[in-house]
Amino acid sequence: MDLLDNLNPAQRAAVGAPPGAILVVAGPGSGKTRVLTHRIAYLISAMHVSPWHIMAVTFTNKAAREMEHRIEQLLDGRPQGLLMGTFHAICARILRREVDNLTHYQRDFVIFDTADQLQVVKHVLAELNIDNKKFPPGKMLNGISSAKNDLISPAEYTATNYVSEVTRRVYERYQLTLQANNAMDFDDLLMNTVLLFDERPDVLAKYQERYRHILVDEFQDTNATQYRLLRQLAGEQNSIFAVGDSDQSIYKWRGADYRNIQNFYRDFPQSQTILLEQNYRSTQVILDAAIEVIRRNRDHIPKKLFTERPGGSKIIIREAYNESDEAATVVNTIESLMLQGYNGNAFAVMYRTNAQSRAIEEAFVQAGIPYRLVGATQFYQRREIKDIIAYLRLVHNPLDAVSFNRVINTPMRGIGQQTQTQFAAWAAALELQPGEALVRLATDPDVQHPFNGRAYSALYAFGGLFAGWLALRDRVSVGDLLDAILEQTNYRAYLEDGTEEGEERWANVMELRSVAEIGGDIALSDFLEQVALVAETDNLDHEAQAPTLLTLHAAKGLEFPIVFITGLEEGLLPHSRSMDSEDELAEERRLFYVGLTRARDAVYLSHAFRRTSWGDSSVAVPSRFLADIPEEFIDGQRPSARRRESIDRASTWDTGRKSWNNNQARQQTAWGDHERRSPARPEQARPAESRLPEPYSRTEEPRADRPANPNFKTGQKVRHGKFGEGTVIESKITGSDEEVTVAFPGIGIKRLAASIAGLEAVG
DNA sequence: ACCCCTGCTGTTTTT
DNA sequence: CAGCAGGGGT
Repeated sequence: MDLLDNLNPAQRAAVGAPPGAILVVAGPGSGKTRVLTHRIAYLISAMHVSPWHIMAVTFTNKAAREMEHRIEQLLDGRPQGLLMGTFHAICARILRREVDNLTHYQRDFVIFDTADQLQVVKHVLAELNIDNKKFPPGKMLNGISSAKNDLISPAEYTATNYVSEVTRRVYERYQLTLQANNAMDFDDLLMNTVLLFDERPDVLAKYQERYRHILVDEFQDTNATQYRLLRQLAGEQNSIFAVGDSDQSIYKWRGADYRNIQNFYRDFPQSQTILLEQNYRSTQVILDAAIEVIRRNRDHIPKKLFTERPGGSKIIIREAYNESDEAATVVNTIESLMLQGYNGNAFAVMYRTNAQSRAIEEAFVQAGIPYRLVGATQFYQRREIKDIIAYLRLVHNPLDAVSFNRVINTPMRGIGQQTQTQFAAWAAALELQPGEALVRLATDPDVQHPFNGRAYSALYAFGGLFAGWLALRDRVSVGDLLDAILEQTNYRAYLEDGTEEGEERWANVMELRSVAEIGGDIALSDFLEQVALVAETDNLDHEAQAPTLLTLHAAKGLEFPIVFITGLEEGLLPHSRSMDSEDELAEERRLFYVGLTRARDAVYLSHAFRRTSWGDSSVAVPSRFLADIPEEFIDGQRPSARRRESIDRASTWDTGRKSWNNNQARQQTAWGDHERRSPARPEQARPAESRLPEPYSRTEEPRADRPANPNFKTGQKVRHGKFGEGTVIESKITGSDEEVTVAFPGIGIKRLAASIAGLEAVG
């Protein structure tokens, strides 16, 4: 077995290390996924550990799938019994199995997402008579979440001021409400697992016995609860293999604490540390620039990162006039690099906040280049999708009052606010959750109730439907259950109001249905769990030939030949909310570091002279992080030197360049073509950077004629070379091209430019 | 019971 | 410039 052959000495030391506590400090691009997968394969094939005894925790579901796939290749087959997934997914599975040992939960508990949590908090605030203006639900939720991340129960929560005293009360009630709903939020999945293990050493022993080898990816982003869980599972006997890099810790706001790396030394004194310092990804220039940035952080521990890719093109920094100019410049540059032969998927455009994606998207649409957007309006957050999931969840778990409230009068069936309030009071008097009470009303002829003719018949009718679905639940597939619900609620008629938006919404529902269908015989509980725990980055496939737009956070763990980081301005990166604390500032710098180190060949940094944030536009100051990059790694002038010039030019810029609809945007500058050009066709753009490495093979597709009317219609079935068959959700003419939004079952919603995507109609 | 209008608010990152 | 809560009108 030559599992150790293709590794460098440090990697080999990690992969072949004897069992025990091992901490791998892995710099960016140092092959940590390689080390993890080889370690698992090595355990199985060389050390004869049964896959059954291995648990591997990853940061995203996608990382888990990828690793599983690579291990399969290494071992020539799928290891049976290997547990791999995110902390959340693994905990959900454990809790599902141990549900009989949980004090406050019963089988079929559901997972509440952020929107559901907000509903609960609002409800609690109302119950407690707390002004939701003075105590915004979101803030309360943050307080609750950080308590849970630190494993602090409501009883242990100590209030130091009035706000935290209110938080404590809300937390207490919130937790009781979740339990009454038989629901857990994301944090509960972790916390309840830890609490279960604390209370039930026998249960913990079972898992310790089973999972003798624990591997953790992205260890620097574990929070206190997760770390505690790892320690519990590791116990005195088991092996723990943690891989992380404190310089890439960017989830402090979510409770992550990279000091867990120090805790690891403390709690596992026998541990062995292995440093992975060779970078296989970036050029020397990029790596050096990144090191210069990160070493400015006070608590940064210097590493000796090196690469065998000397030189490389310098980092290009450009100032744009405003965000649309910036976006157009990015897109222009991508366009000319594509003409040089780069594939679309070589590019990533990164930004600090999701809101920034909009200007960039518009520039892509304008240029007729398809792109992939990570995050933003998530499919599962759409109203209609949440409605349908609420129906399914309520049928799965009739105790779920949040879902109940969502569907009780959706579509409208004459159960108004008045009736709902009355109903809630009645259910409370019976000590039933609303779903239970409704079933009682519809099935128990002797039950006492206060409802009169009109309200009663509406409630009775809906209760009848609901009872029917409950009876159906265990007998039919998720898809069939969904169909029954859709049909009996007339949901389609409710959505289709004749507008395009209505059509789109129905198409989304059909897309959800196809997700259920693809799962085959998937159980309702598994379906709901899957839907609750998916992350947007999970669906990122590198096959699509399009640039990727994503936040710096979402970029973690990924790599691209060419990386654009936009909005390098004070207040954005570093973000304004982080500027008055050194800790948070350090995290912003790490975020920038993560972005830089995603790049293989080239980095483009940009900032705007003016930026429009909600409402009006104001002059932006270039980010302090730009000054961290030494002159020798930069192509062009540093922002401070160009400051004067840009102010001089502001008066020229300020005329007639604001509109997106005229063709101005496409005539604006690309990088490497620094001065403004007179109107020219984009094809004439000069190559952005002549020192770029060898381009990839050219795969330019001929563009179709610009359509005057859409060739595609909502609801139409189409086929795409990479994504397969899908349903058109929307199609519209934008500027020079037709923009088609298509739902591909199992892949997701893609927005495509018809001329480039090569869509064909099916059927 | 439902619709529409207004005026207010709050805007980081996500499993 | 959202998205939403609350109020007033139908």
